[in-house]
Amino acid sequence: MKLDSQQLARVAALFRAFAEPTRLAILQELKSDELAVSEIVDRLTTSQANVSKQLKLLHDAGVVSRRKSGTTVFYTIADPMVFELCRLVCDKLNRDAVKPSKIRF
Amino acid sequence: MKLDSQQLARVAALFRAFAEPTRLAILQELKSDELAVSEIVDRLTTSQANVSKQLKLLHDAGVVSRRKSGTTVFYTIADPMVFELCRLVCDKLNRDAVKPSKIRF
DNA sequence: TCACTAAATAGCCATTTGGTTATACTTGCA
DNA sequence: TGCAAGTATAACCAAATGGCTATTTAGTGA
Repeated sequence: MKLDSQQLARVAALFRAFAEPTRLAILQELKSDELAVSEIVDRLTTSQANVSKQLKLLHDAGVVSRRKSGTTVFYTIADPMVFELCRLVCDKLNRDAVKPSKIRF
Repeated sequence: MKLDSQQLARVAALFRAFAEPTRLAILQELKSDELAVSEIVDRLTTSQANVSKQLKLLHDAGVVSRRKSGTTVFYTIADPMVFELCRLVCDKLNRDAVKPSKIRF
């Protein structure tokens, strides 16, 4: 079964959501908790505007969900596949590493 | 367990290898067979130079292996995690799709 | 209505990157 | 040697994108 170019583009787009350190950092913070945008901003070292932008990207990709309460917006990981994906990738990096320094999302 | 920014960068870099349609198309061709560069070029619609470039990228990421025989170079998928990753992503896309049109790598 | 807070968006810039064409490199063979 | 075939690399360009600052939008309460 071969994917056509349009389907490959959709697959690539979903992978791209995970292909930036800042977005991974956001997902890492969301791993344990549902968090407000401002809480994520506090935990990272980038601007509120950038966090909002990356959250929108993750949301458009279906990776996170939003919940609005008053003026604050809470985000959660929308699909547990995120954890499986990151586990697969970390496992591979650990296998490939010369020096054994385990990383795990 | 939290990854520091350097580790997040490595994870992101590996995801990035999968984040482009052309590279996914190459991997899709390699799914069943070991192939020479020229055979991949014949199966896709891009230049030999571009295929070489993307293969180098995939090789640097540890995703494909090379084997040289005379002047021709054969590439294979280096790690079966590729298939698991693509399966997870395709499954999610299928779950999210409004119209049920199953895609599978 | 006004002020305040939280989040999203607009506009901009520097960097990255996928693709191309042209060229170099390497191996096998006449 | 010399030539041809298969890959890889160089140089370049246009498009995409991550990040910033500034501004706008939306909800809350005095």
